[in-house]
Amino acid sequence: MAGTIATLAREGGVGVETVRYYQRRGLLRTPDKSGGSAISGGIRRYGDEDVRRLKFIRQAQAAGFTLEQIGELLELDAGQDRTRARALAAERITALDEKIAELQAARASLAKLAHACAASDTGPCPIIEAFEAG
Amino acid sequence: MAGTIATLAREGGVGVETVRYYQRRGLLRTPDKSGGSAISGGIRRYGDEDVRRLKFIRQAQAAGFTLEQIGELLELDAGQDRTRARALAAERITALDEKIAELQAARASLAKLAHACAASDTGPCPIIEAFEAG
DNA sequence: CTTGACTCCGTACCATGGTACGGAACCTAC
DNA sequence: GTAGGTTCCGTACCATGGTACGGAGTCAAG
Repeated sequence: MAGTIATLAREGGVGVETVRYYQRRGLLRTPDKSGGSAISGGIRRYGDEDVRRLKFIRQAQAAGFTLEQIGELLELDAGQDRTRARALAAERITALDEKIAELQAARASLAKLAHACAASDTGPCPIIEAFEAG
Repeated sequence: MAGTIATLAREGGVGVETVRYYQRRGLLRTPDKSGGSAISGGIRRYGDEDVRRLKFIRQAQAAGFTLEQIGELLELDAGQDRTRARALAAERITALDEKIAELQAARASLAKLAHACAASDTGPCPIIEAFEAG
């Protein structure tokens, strides 16, 4: 179960460069190199824990956390600071609710406009019109 | 009703630099200068049409269009190509639906996790756990 | 024991949507 | 007629989340 960076990336569904980017951001560890000529080192090997961590990042990202917030979540990793974890979650839920409401409003007005636009072929396009009135 | 760039910016609810950015992007016109020493020109003046255009941009942006798409909408401005306008709207509605569903899913799982985390004070934090399992 | 694929690493570049800086010209009010 | 606030303009910089490049080293197969 010790793979190279390409294996890790594949299992996480990202590119190799993205893994390296996460390492630079401090979200993933950079394991010691194995083998090599003692002077110039060899190849880094990654295990299940790395895969789990990478999947964690993708999951949290899908939930709308920024990489910075994900970094914080990863630091709570021992499961210690539940209060902080809950606070982050609550904060994120509020933000998600706002964003969802915003998108739904935009969706509704856009749908209404598209319908109006489809209904008549004369006069100015209501989609353009509506935005201009705004 | 002929104001300076600051007036336009204020009425559009953006900063002066943002107006200038939109001009660079070709979303707002850069009117001729009035006055000045014939050599070095004076001050540009903006009118209602500019305000309307700027508000259009903000509205469309709120509906999730990118500035590039907004540029295209603005080019349809004569109200001519309704087919294209409808296509853009339909495209955007689909994208909005996808995004909304995504955020709602994230919201739901996050809410469930926060609830579970609040319910017990022992064991590992379910928020962290859940992401790791993903 | 060489070929070819992969790794390592620093560094540079990308898109998106702005925001800031600084000097010169301008315009208004005192 | 000058001080202070704006405007103009080019250019540089910011955050976010990556993506690409290039040369040297490493490793496995044939």
